[in-house]
Amino acid sequence: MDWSIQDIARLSGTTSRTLRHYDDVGLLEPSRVGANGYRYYDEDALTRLQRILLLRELGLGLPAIADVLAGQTRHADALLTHLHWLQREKERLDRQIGAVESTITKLEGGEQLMAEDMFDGFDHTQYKEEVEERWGRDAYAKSDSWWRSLTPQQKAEWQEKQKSLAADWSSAAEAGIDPESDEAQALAARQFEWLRGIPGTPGGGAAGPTKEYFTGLGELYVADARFGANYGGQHGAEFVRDAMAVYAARNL
Amino acid sequence: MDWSIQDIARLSGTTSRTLRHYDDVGLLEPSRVGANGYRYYDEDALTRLQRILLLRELGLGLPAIADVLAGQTRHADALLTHLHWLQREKERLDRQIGAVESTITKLEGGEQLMAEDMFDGFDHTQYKEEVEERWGRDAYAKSDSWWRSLTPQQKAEWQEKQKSLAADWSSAAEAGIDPESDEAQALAARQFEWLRGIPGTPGGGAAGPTKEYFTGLGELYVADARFGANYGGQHGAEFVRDAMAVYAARNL
DNA sequence: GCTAAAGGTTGACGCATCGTCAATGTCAAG
DNA sequence: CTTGACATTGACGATGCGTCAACCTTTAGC
Repeated sequence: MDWSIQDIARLSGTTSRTLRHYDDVGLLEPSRVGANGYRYYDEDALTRLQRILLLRELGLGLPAIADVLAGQTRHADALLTHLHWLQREKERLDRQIGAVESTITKLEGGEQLMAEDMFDGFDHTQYKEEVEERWGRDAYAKSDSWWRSLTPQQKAEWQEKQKSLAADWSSAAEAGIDPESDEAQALAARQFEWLRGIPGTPGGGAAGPTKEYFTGLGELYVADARFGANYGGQHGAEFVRDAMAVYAARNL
Repeated sequence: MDWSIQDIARLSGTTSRTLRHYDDVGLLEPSRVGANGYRYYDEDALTRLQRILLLRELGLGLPAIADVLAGQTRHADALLTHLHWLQREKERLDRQIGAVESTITKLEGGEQLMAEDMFDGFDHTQYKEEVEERWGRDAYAKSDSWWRSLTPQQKAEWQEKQKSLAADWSSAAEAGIDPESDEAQALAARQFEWLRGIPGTPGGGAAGPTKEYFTGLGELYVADARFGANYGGQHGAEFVRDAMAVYAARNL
């Protein structure tokens, strides 16, 4: 019992081109080749293909996969080597991301960057036209895809956090406390954690916002009334900015 | 005043091959070409080259760099686009790292992985021969490079943390407290934080150890007397393992 | 003026993994 | 016999140079 190249491609979720490539490089040969040159694959070949695709999804290169399947390398060894490689790549990316971020903030004071990203956090769709006009459709689409990937519950939680944070900022500002006080700094810490929730931005991910991003964001609250309004107007925004700057200087 | 291709290569820290490539793709043309075909560069060209190399270090592709230098794209726009690209790449890497880690732990119970990495944390050089024999020179070299990159102060801090942690574990184990108790869990949390300090391992970096890694590590303490000894012997190691397992189940 | 050492030039292959035509043969159904 | 659907073997493309190879020029020393 065997199948044509298309059958196998569909069964395994890959393409016939890929199968021919694997044949070319000797990674997976058809179990039988017709007199007409047609490739036919049996169940063993399908099994082998599935192992190949599994390893490939983990990011292994075809030669490495070939070694593993040939029994020349143990699974764990190959994966371990690969893991370290991935980790070094990630570190490299982290460094590059940091460098790009700081270059951008140096270049533009960070305002544009933050404006774009911060549209995520507030009423997301409200500024659709403006975002598209100012940053291009692509920028809006990217921001949008994150927001829409959230469940309704997650969206509600996100907005709830933002609201309560904004409210606490406002009352702190009205109370006239010192931006350097523990109270204000605790709010800044919450602001920081809140920002970590946005993935795919210089303010998101496990590491949290960068120093430049965080301070620049505070500036934005003052510069743009729409953001500032969330924190109690001009005065509130200035208070938030100062507290954030202190927080950044001390902790980032 | 102009310089030969080698002069410029040395001044800018790149190679003549690269310069000829940039000429080929039209990214940087020499200011003058001799009748013999030799390329000569003036100061303007050098400046342009330096801008190119700057952008390239940030990871931009040559076409993108060309756009920026031609004034067709604003610096910030190009970098912003690039930043998002980097971030998506990083997320992809994160997912792959997670997948590879869990595959390894499934494959080998995670013991080998952890054994390798944990040599970092204890007396690092003590097991050099064993590590090399068991994991190859490469593995040892990688572990070693991290450890040696630390300042003496950092090394001392690291070991101090490990010692105090081990001591606290030992006394907690002797006191016979419950692995689920707050005290034990606080120790597990410290253990977790401590592991975050090793970069380039599944237990290092901002995200901290994975669930599988963390629980598997506990198992290792029991399985390998050399590690267990740090935590008060057999009984202590079992206590640590249990507390870590509870911590992992609850928080990871 | 000769010679060897440096340094320059233009190709062209290699790398990783297929996607994507292009030109063409084969098979099953009507 | 015709018409699709499916198959085959090339071969280019993409990323950014490293690395020969084969072959001139310039420079410095004798």
